[in-house]
Amino acid sequence: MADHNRVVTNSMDAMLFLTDDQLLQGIELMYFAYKGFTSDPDLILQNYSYGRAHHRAVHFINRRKGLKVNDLLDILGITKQSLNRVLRQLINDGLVESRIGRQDKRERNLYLTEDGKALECQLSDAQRKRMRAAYRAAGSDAVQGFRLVLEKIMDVETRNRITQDKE
Amino acid sequence: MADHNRVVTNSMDAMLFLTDDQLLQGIELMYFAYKGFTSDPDLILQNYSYGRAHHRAVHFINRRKGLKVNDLLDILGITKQSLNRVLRQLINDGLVESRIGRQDKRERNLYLTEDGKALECQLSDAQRKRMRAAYRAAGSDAVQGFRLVLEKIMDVETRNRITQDKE
DNA sequence: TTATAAAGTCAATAATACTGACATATATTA
DNA sequence: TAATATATGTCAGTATTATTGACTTTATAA
Repeated sequence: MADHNRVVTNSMDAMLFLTDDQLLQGIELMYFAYKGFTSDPDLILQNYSYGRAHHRAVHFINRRKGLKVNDLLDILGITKQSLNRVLRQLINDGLVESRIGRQDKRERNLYLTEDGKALECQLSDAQRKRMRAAYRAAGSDAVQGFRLVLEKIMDVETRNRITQDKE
Repeated sequence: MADHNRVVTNSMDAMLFLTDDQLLQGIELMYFAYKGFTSDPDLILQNYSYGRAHHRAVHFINRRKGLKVNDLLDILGITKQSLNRVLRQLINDGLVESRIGRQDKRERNLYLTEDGKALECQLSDAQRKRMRAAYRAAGSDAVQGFRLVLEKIMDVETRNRITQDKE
């Protein structure tokens, strides 16, 4: 049974033309695409003396309104101290609001202010514009494949957390 | 004419279900997938006190054997001073060899040494393993779409440089 | 009441990038 | 040949993002 599976797997390799060289091409594609993917927001962030870390915080606070600090730490996979610097700036600059939890008063729920929403819009407009153009140029079948492969590249724990959140 | 194009564009949006929310989902997918994509090599690099910058240099020196320092700078899109720190380490540690150009003696052609090849193998084995598993799980149609969308996400100049290199 | 948990802070350090200034060797051009 | 341009390398200073470790405050739970 195990042997039979292995044979099937190997023949799938042949079907997919998974040569090492083609895998390396895919790896380079990921590298260059990610570079383009971040380039538009990066330019905008410079005007505010913010970096990519601020963008990520703003993005996820917008997407999961009222999320707790610990939730954000889990999503970003960084330390409390790293996030604190960024979050403190965003709160001091009036882009993020930190509200005391209603049930558990130790917790802080994070929200974007109007100014925060404005920055988020500006950043995600730029990024969505690129994605929309790419999707259009590639077509809907390609987009489906794109999303499927990206999901499989993620860590399983990450995938479970993300897909679970959507339900 | 301009108005007509706009109408066509909007109907394509509808066909592809390009709501802002779905575009944001794609953006998050890119973020989480890239994080997984880099995680395996990152773990290995820690054992050598190297970082992602070393990986990138080793990767491209392996893929474009004998490339010039300026070529590598163009590919990575960083400054000479940034690359120098990394390259100097790799050369001092005996992983990269810098040979004087045969035609133009100002140029340096970069090659991996045996030790450099060994590290490159270790790093790319880990990364290929993840990509291979993702490709298998998603299927060959999905892989085609994945590659197509990634190409469209890249900067046009980058795409031209990459595809031109393959011919 | 004691222990645990969530959040926030200070200090020191590391990796990766930047700008600016400058040096050396080699090619090219006037 | 002399002046200029190019490819590479280096030094110094700075910024962003991350780390580890130690500690505080406040609030919940045992």
